[in-house]
Amino acid sequence: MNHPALASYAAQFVALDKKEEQAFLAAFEYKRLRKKQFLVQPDFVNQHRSFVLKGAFRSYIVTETGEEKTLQFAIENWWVSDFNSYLYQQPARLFIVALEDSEIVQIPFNKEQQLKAEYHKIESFFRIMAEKGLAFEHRRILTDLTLSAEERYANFILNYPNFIQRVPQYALASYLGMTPEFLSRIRKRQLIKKA
Amino acid sequence: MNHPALASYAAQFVALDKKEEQAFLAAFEYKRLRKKQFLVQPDFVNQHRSFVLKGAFRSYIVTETGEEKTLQFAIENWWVSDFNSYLYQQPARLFIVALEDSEIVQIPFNKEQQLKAEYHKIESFFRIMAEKGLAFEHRRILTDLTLSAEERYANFILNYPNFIQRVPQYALASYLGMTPEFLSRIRKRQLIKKA
DNA sequence: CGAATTTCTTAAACTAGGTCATTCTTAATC
DNA sequence: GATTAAGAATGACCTAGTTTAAGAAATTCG
Repeated sequence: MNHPALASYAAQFVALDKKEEQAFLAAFEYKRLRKKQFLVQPDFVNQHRSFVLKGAFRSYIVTETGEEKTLQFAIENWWVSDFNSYLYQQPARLFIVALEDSEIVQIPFNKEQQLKAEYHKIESFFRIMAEKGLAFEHRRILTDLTLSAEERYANFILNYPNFIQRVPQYALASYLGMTPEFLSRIRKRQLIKKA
Repeated sequence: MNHPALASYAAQFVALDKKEEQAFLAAFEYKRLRKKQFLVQPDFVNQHRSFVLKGAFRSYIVTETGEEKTLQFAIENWWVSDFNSYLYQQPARLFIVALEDSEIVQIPFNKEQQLKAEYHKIESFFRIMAEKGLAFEHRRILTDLTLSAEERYANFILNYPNFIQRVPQYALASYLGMTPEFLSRIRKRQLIKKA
């Protein structure tokens, strides 16, 4: 029940007093996952919001034709969930899988509702999380609408250099909306440029 | 200072008492815009969050090559803003234009911050808005990653039939991530199918 | 109303990116 | 540490969607 990483993460956004912080941290459960283990699977309701202490995750959907399309990556200090499943407490459509041996803390849906209702500042915290998430996704939609495949890759490297080494290339390709083969071609082009 | 549409909209999500509702509604300023007038323009900070009482809006970015890419449409009971500009109070990158003669109510950034700090339930309201928005954009990213141009169009018609008559086709095309020419071809195909 | 402007349609030529099949490389696993 | 499996690279061919250009409809506005 002591998660300094989460506490200092939250402190960036809201100033909780001792009691509030206590209540907040106590709501989270610690969990380990080994590489390739699933945190969320389709048809099950995503009942927790998870904060990554250590490791990396990928959320993706499997299409009717069997292709995997990546929605999100998460490493230390990021949140992961199938947000539509969590928010509406409906069956998930996504898989969320550990890309490395990982450690998370997760808050159950009901506990989160209680805390938000009881503590104004915890309500603020989750409001801020949602707003930042929304702004982030708006930027993503903008770049997807605006940039070519090659530009989207360059943009990703620029903004998330520390993700590159940790996510498989086929997963990154589908996050960026292209095939792994095409991403491989792009990378080759860029190597040639640099040489 | 009496906006029944906004009041009943908010009541769907939070139960404000008389005082809270008073404070909330009083924070909004009424504004009319004629068709083709701009609500937001690049380089100016988007200083209000706007709720549409009547009419329709489109937010879009203009790329370096001069193409317009549509991020969002908004009709009655929707919110519009350049959310990155509003949230971070940075210069906007988007245009937001009235597609029809319109009426909105808008809350200034600072007023919103005050209200959220003062009233727990108003904080909740904006948290709920952000969460719904985030879930919405996740669904959008999923469909964009997953569906073909034709399927995205069919999906849009299915989910937002009332938008179709009110937004220009070239704007819808760019919202759906395709050229107006291609959208026109898709529509022809679908007419043939029906016949 | 009628001219002017904007939007929509059509069609031919083109290209960014996808598909398929094969080889090479790296990383699990016993 | 050898074996197997999974990921990445490569190349030939293909197609969904773009580009360019021109005409037809629909709106706007004097």
